[in-house]
Amino acid sequence: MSTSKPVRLTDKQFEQIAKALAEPRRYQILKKIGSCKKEGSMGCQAIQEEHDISAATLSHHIKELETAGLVTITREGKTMSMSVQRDVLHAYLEKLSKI
Amino acid sequence: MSTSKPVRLTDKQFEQIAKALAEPRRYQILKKIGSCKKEGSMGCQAIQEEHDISAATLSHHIKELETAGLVTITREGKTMSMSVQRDVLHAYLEKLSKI
DNA sequence: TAGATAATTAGACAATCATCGAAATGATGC
DNA sequence: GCATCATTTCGATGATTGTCTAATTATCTA
Repeated sequence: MSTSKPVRLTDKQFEQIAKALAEPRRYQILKKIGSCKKEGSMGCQAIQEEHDISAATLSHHIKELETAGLVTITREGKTMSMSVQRDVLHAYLEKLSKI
Repeated sequence: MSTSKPVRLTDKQFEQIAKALAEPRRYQILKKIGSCKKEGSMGCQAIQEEHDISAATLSHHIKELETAGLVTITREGKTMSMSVQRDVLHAYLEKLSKI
């Protein structure tokens, strides 16, 4: 489970991650995704109901998290399931801790 | 030397730090400040010369880093010296790693 | 096939923000 | 006092971005 293979972040990805985390709502969404243990049970609705947000905005945020590599999305039929890429997050934290 | 007393970040400060780090130039500036071992030897000019940036913009970025609590500034006469608040940075990383 | 549900895309708008030049502040030295 | 140097503040501008509604795509089910 999550064999910690070394993740290399490009400068571009590093920046994308930082920007993704800088938006409070995106951070909350990421936390929500991360808190959901059962993979596959996490759709957009569950998030949308908690935050007062439109589906379009939510979709936009999720795409940013995906583009940054912080989450992966698997689409099955009508619903999608997301999971946090902790390898990527930790690579980001690792780089920041070097300061 | 930096007795690691526990740093508590408010939600507001957490957000300020995230935003401060999301700007590539600010990250570079922070790294530059952190790389300068000799306290007091680090003025704005040194940074301004490396980055192609106006004094006004640099001043703005530094203020954001200071507001976020990532750096402290001591002004002595004509020049200023800055140092990275690693306690704060690490508190931020710690919180992020909980995801 | 038609209707309902889930998510994305397109387009537009408002707010935020990085940036600069110019003026102001403050400290040093002549 | 006056000139110079370091930094900040002011005001403006252009770019980015978070947000929405409306329309679209895709999937499931009756």
